[in-house]
Amino acid sequence: MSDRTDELSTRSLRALIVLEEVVSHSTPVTAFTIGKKVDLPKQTLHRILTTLTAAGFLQKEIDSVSYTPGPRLKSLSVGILSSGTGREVRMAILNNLARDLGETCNLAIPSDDGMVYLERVETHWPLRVELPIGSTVPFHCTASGKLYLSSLSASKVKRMVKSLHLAQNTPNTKTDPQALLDDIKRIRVQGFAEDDQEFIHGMLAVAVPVLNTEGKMMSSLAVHGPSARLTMEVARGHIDRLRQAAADLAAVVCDDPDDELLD
Amino acid sequence: MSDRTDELSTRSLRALIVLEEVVSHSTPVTAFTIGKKVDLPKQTLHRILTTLTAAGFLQKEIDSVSYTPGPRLKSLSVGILSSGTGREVRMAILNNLARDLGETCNLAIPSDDGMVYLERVETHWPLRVELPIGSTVPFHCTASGKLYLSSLSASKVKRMVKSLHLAQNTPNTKTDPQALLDDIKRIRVQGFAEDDQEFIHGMLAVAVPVLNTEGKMMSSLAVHGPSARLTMEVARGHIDRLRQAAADLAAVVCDDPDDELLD
DNA sequence: TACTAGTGAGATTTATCGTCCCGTTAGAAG
DNA sequence: CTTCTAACGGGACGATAAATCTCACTAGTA
Repeated sequence: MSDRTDELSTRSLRALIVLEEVVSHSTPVTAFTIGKKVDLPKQTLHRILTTLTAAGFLQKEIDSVSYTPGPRLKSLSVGILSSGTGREVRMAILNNLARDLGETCNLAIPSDDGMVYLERVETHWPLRVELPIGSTVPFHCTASGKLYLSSLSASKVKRMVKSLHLAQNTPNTKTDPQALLDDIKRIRVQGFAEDDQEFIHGMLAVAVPVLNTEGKMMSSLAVHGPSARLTMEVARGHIDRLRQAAADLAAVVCDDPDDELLD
Repeated sequence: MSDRTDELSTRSLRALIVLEEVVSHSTPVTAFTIGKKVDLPKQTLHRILTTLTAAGFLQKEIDSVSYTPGPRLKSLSVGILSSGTGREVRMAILNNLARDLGETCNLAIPSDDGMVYLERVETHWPLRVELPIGSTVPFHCTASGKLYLSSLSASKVKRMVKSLHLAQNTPNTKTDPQALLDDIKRIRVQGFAEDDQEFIHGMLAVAVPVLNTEGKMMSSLAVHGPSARLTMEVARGHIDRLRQAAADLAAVVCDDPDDELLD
């Protein structure tokens, strides 16, 4: 294995190392913080940061001194996760799950305007909801969205709920901020989210988080179906199976693929 | 924006460009395929590929000629997608603000050359100004820029104004240093900045500061619109709402990521 | 045999490192 | 409260060393 210092002396890799360092913090980082970790001359580090920022791989934060992943890095990572060998494995897990549960399953990640579907496996039922990959659904009235909200800090979730437009999609939609907050609090405690016809009339869903090794939520895994054949009680019964699939997904994504051969 | 060839001449970015190219294909790619897209000498490309492979960012496929994302790149992308940086929260606040005010709102931070747009929410009006995220606008003739100038110390402001090139963008642009200084002084007193068609003829704006916990200005939050439907008087009426959103933004940015549970 | 993909060795270009300097900030003394 | 000093973070300039480009070669294949 190459040493860390070895890699730092390879020019082509420095930008990558810096990116890794930025990404490894889940909060915006300052140049100084990175400098404490990567042992590069500060000028070099600073130039790399500005270069990466100018190219759109990084983005200056609102305080104008710290950095976060930029749009280009995000699209890159989406490309990584949706390409290559990992995708088949993920799809296999999802397919397996959907076959077991007999309903549509999906994997969603947060974006600016709502949750966006990353993967999706349809059932063969004639009656199903058409929300293709790439669709964006609201935060406040979907299982995935509420699950994401529940992963935020208390102050953030409060501001978020205050700022969201709580459109009344169905009679069940929670348009009262306090009711939504209560729901989110419950979700945080129980570890999964429910959507009982809050987004689309006649459709209900449950969602569980996919957690990375540090326990942060990477994405949400959900199953949904029409109320005609799926009751909330049955859906809750799927939670364990969902959690298992979520753990599988987390393992697949986080693991080094070259860990050990087949037993 | 930097050109593609521009980026290729920047050494630090070449590895990133190559990675982007590799992941843009959803199947394993050979060196030759990449070479057709990125216009690098074969030797250079090959060295970059082997370096990236040795470092674990890429890995060779079974056929030993094509490449796929390696374990390190995967964990990087996981980190990016799971780092909920709170950008969603910021966007929600901005969206909410823009919806309330009915005009385009933006968040800008100072840089060396001017104010750079960090976030931006457009209205659905057909008539609007096109200034995408990442655009840089001058200090001396924009609400955000003048607001930033007003946050500096007196000596700095003087030096800054002296060294700025006060280009006359419109008839309203203040090109006299003393007039600009007077304006800045007024801004400092009243706590918000106005731009009455000083940057673009027919566009006016008001901006308020986003302050951190120490009271220092981190960024500026502004609303702008065409004079055809937005008068300065109406814009001034938006100040309170802007201040409220600015407070929300400040709170979101400054709060600790460590969760305290919902009360 | 000819053609394509990958490889090796020097001259050159380029980024980088060390040093210095400036602006800012924290602390203390007046 | 002001002002001084010291220390720190952050930016500019020449020597250096790395990476790159050109050219020519090898190997595999049709």
